[in-house]
Amino acid sequence: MVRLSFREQTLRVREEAIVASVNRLLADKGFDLMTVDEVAADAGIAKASLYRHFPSKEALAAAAMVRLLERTLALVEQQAARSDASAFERLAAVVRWALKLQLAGEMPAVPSQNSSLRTELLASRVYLDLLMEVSEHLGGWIVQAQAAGDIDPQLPPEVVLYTVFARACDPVPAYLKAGGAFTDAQIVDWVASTCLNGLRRR
Amino acid sequence: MVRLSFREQTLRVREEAIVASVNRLLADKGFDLMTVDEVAADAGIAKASLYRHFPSKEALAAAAMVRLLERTLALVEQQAARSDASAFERLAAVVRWALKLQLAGEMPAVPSQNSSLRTELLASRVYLDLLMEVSEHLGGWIVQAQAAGDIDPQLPPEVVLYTVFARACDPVPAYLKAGGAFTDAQIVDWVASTCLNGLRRR
DNA sequence: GTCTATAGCCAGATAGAC
DNA sequence: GTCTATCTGGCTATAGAC
Repeated sequence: MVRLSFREQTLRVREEAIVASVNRLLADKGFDLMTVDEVAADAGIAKASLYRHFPSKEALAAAAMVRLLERTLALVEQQAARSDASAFERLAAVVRWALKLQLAGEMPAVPSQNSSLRTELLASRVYLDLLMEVSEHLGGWIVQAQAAGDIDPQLPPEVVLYTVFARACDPVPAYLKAGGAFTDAQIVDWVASTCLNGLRRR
Repeated sequence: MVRLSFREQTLRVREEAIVASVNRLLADKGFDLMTVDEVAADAGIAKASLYRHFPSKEALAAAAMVRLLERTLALVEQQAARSDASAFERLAAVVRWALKLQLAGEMPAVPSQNSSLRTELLASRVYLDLLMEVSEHLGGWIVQAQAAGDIDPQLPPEVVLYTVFARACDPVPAYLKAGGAFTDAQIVDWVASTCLNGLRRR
């Protein structure tokens, strides 16, 4: 760990605060409806200053996505270190974590259709590396779970991987929460189990 | 069935063509990225003329959603008329139909986050009535399938209903199709079965 | 490095001729 | 009812003072 100068540390702190604001706003309104003015207001700095840190709105969103993947990777590595869990249980833990994050309003939502943002993400080395690393961990668990008979071996691992990823942006938890009839824990249980049971061998 | 004047008929035909364009563009780019200019160009009329038929961009999208629900209701009533199918099989048919529609690029995508569009939809009597009618049919089948032991009776019917609805906007089919490694039929089979098996009693 | 003020642009909506 | 041409507002991004 390299010792940073005071100047660099304050820069880091400020940028982390900005990205946290972006994350919150992305979770709340999504990329298209989030305005840079709002980000600046939420972060408590002027818009021009914001543009000194990040060159574009797309870069802001990309930074939030990188932050999300970093958090995801941290959880994945924590699960990988567990000696008492099966591959299927590790996958289940990741799904449940993502659902909790979403219910807590901390899951940034970026439309896969927006091409300028897509371009920015696909051009980001850090983003792609993190995505690859997370995918490889999950992919390994999927193959193991199939070998163990917990996941249907007939399903291509790709299908399982995308299905797991897709729970992160599933609209069902938000709708159930909006209904107000259930607790967050119930929602996580039901959505996670319907997702995971659908992958099991029959 | 009331006989329409020639004038009214041509109006209907034109508006139906407009809504078909909107449907295609919504499926392709989503609400935010769809521009009214594109709709006008695709429908082959000037933008000002478009605004004679529909008062706003939101109204255009709402019309497309009504059209979708009308198509859905037609399929649901067709399934309701089948005497050879269980409630679970009817539900499965609806899910598979929605997935096929999505893969065919005919499933309009509207963000649930966009508040102006949400307001327009919640203010549309026709939309709400259709949504209610479809939901009641599906809800009835869900309860029947639970009584028959095909769907886990522990799951609130609401959870099952939303889970079924959510498959219509699931990103997984599009990603699998983009990968290019699978046929549409395979994708429909896998996504539908992982969804429906997840609802089964264990 | 942060601010105020503004440029530039684009998309939704409208005016007015025909 | 349809068109061309235009208005309007809001958004991203930047200039320039301090």
